[in-house]
Amino acid sequence: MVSKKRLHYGGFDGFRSPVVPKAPRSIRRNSHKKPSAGSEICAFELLAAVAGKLLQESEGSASSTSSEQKERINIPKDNVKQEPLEVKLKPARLEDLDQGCCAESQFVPEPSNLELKLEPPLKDSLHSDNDSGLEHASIVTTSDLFKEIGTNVKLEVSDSKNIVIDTPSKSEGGSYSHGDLCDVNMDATANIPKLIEKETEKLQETCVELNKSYSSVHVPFYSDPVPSACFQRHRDNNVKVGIRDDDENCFSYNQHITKMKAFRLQSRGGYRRIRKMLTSKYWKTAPKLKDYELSNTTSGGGLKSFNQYKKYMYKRERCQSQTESPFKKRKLFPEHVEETSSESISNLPERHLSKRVKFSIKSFIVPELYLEMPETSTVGSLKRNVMEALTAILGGELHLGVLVEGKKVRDDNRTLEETCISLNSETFGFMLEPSLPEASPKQPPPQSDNHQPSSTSPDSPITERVSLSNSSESKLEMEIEKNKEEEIEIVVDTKAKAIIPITAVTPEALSIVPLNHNNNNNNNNKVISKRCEASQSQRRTRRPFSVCEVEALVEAVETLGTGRWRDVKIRAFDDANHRTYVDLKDKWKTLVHTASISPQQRRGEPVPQDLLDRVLAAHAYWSQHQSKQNGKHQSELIQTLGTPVKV
DNA sequence: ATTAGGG
DNA sequence: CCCTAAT
Repeated sequence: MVSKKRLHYGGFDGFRSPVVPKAPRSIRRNSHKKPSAGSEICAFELLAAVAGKLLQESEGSASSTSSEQKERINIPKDNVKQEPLEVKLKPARLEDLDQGCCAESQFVPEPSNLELKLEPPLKDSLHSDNDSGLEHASIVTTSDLFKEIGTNVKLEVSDSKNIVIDTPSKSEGGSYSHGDLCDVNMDATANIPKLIEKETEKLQETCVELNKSYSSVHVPFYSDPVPSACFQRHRDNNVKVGIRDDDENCFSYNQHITKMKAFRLQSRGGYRRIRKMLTSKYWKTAPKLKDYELSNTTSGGGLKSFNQYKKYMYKRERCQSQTESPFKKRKLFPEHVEETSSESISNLPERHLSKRVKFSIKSFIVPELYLEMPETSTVGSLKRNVMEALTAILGGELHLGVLVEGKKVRDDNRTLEETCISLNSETFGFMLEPSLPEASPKQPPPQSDNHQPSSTSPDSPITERVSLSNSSESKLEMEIEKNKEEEIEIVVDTKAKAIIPITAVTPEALSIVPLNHNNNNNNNNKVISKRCEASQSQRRTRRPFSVCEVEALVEAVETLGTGRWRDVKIRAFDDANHRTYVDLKDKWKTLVHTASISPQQRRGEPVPQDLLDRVLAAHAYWSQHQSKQNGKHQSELIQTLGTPVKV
């Protein structure tokens, strides 16, 4: 059976994209949607300004004799020498996490477990004064930054395992709300972008709230015996704040707030995979902050309002979700599925129910922070710098990643259901990212982070490393809790002629190709059931091509040739976001192979022989005619292949 | 970002 | 499907 569509060879009806000769990519590229870029710098300028402001204010209050002076640091400031003191804050090596299961442990944390705690300042009582030591040091830093928003922040150092930042809750001073920082309610079929958008908004609000009123951020410290072998020596006594880059095992000195390793937001499982993510070069895409001396900031830009920043973040997030497809947004919301469905689907089961998944995120982990400062720096300055780093991070270029089984879910188009973010999903979590989510974490280089046991910084004898550590338990202190409870809603669509079970039909499935004959959409359930397994690995969920898709592909290739997969994609799969041009190319390859083998050897859903014949014909034709060239081929091809159009 | 191929 | 070299 041959579709009437074959009448349209060379025609342009039915397709959004005309057949155009292949043009240089540089030209074609401009004709298509392009993600707007280049806004990262802005955010970091803002961060820099904020951090600078914070520091400035802190310095001011520290050196002044103001009555509200709360710093009780015994270390004379005059004594500050040039020796940099490296302070490394890190929850735990992923190796350790891995090794937690397998006994072999080459990493032995230093006993110097410390806790930096930021908490609401006690209004009346003074804190302990033995600030000179790191143990049980309790220092209150009050920066105008926080005063502006009505919050004093205390940073407390003790010998516990964690660094905790507490700020007074809105009304009840002193305590913080720890249960529902980020509550969102999502439909099970909602897409990842939607989830991310929601979570990000919540998170950003939370970040703002940190400086405003309530929230708590636990920053697990961790002791790292790794000598700074590749840590460059530096002379100035400026405090360096940065984030370790495990890829290079080096600290970026020129970028005080360079890279945020990762915010670990994860439940118990999947450490190995997390590690994979954390160590990937993905992090190298973190925005740079150059030539910005946090410790010498004059704060030219001043302090922009957090609301402004929040707005910016929203905007930014929105932009990202729109870089894909203008239609995507619509498909994100199950409530709107019927819009699409009425267009393309009319013969589907009659139920429209969706499970809803509730999320409750308690808090997030800041996996590691790197600080470097002179040995003689005051504890107060340490606190300030930690605060700076945290402020910068929390207010920074944050993006939310969704983790399932420790693996980042890359395909934003997948529904929660497909991703196994559903009822019993314990292994699902979030992670904060410093950079664009688009930057796909590829194969992470082997963790070259061999914890060199001793010989601390051979090239920098004057540098002493101070390690702050946390226990393995507390690493996960800020895990995400997803409400077990779920509610199941049944949404019945009465408008659409066809009522669609959106739990079974993915947005992608709705948007694929003309869905005329061959009701071969009944494999959706099977597909979905498999998606969960696949989502646990980075590998994309396998989605076999339906016959409809195959036909669309064949038709497109017949007209466009085999060297223009991007055009094929645009022409026939523009709305199928899960089909990349690489996928189409691969599928064609398999089709050609399938067509050349005996039917007995074929597997999967059988492709109609006529389609396979067309595949062979088109393949032969285009391999002979070197595809490319231009569009004059279609008619030629039709003649070559004959015109098996049936009326 | 695309293309082309190997795995 | 993934990964990558080459454009």
